[in-house]
Amino acid sequence: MRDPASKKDVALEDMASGCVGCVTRSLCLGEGLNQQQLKGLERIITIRGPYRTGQAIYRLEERFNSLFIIRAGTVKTESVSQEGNNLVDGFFFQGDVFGMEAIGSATYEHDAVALEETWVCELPFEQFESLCQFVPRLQHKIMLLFGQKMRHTNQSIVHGRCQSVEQRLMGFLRMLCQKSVLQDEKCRSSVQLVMTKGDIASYLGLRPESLSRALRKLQSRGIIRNHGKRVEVLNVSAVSSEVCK
Amino acid sequence: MRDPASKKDVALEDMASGCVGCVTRSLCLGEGLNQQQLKGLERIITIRGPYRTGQAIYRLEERFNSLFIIRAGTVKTESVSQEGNNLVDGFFFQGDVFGMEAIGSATYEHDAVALEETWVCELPFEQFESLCQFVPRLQHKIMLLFGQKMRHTNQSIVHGRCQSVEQRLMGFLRMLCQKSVLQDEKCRSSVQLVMTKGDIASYLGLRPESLSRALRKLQSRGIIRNHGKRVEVLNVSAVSSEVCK
DNA sequence: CGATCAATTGAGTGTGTTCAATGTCAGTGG
DNA sequence: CCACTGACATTGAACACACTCAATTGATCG
Repeated sequence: MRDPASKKDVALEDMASGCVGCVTRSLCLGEGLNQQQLKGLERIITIRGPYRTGQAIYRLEERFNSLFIIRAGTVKTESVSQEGNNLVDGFFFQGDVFGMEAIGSATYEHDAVALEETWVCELPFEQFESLCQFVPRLQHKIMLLFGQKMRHTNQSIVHGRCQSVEQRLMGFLRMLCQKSVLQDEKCRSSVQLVMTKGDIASYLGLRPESLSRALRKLQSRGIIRNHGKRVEVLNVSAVSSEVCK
Repeated sequence: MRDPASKKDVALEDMASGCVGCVTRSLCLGEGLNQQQLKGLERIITIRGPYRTGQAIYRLEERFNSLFIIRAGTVKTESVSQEGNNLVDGFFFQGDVFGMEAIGSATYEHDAVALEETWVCELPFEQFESLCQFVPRLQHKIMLLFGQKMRHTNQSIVHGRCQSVEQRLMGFLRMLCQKSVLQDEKCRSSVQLVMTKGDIASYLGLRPESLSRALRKLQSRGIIRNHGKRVEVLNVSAVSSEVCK
């Protein structure tokens, strides 16, 4: 968090620019739009930040008005289970859209919490819908995004249910590596965990203890190395392969 | 299947009519559209059926072109896990839209299989997108649908992971009852299972044996009665209550 | 430097799985 | 009509894996 070479030292001027000059655009809804269309998008978004670690972008039961897109940083969404435990539903990285679960609902369904210094674009949903009427490409993109999201959920959650803990964990590490690649434009064999192990465990449907043991198992099999907030992936092919075990 | 009073004896003329006179419309994307807008929708849909039990509406890896809406009947979607088992991802009832997971993908992600005599409306997606450009209400409705779907997935799958088998089962029965109410316009305390117990087990992330035992437990607690393909809900309030156990 | 929260480790328990056997039912053909 | 078949459903016993609870270590911060 205080590593001066870290990507987290975001240049403030980068965060101030609109969609047209946005460094994150290739990942975002604006990808593939022409100048004029980008201007339209730029008119309705508001850039918000910096959020500090632990700060909420929105909270459960707040009125739903906007989607959010991550410019820089990381966000988790979490809700409360029947038993009263916190339950992490998702992690969101640069370029990811969050808040979509609230569409059609009066209020947000989760808390959205920054996991590090984070900047987001607020996208008022009603205005966005109107804009989609005039920019077919934008309508198309949001639909693609919905489809993607459903596929991802299905892949990770539904299929995850009939996988072993280690398989699920490897799937998660795979996802983290991909996101790192997208952000850094280079392949990394080491992943910085901005979230706590407890959050990861919750996301994977596990107790923290079980996650800890699973990490140790993968380490003993020579696939990863686990030092605290950093996980080295030693055997990239094992983690990357779709069929594991 | 041959019960003469059954809802499954669908009147053929009902199935032949377009959107304007559709008996299912109140459940469908067309809900709330005016005559002219309905005509637009009607122009692009194709009514397909009857599909017999076990017949596929589409199959994994077939080219994705259309969404489907159920006019009458029931459909399951299933994919194949890494280990090669069939995995039921969803059940769809009258008025439900399926095929959405394939949006943005070249091919379908699942098999969609009829669980009884079934009629569907095929909705070519590209044409649908174009239509949405001219009918804001339709664009809005599909977005609502996406949001709903995500919320439902989150509720049932993510939260399901930290529930006991019995809780998940009760959640499933609750869902079935709601769907029955929608279809029959009356509250029923008895649900006909068109899917096999194996399908239900798969959907709930269980082995058939575990489902069987869970049903027996609920029965021994006086909450349901389990006779083969029919489940009587004796204690509706227990099944309906959000907080159980 | 304690204080606090996160992460790890160990021992014992419990829930769902696995495997194998049995029961039920609908459809088929002698 | 009844025996046979095959798919689905149920039951039991033994097991495995993740959970629970409790103690310890490690990291972070005022």
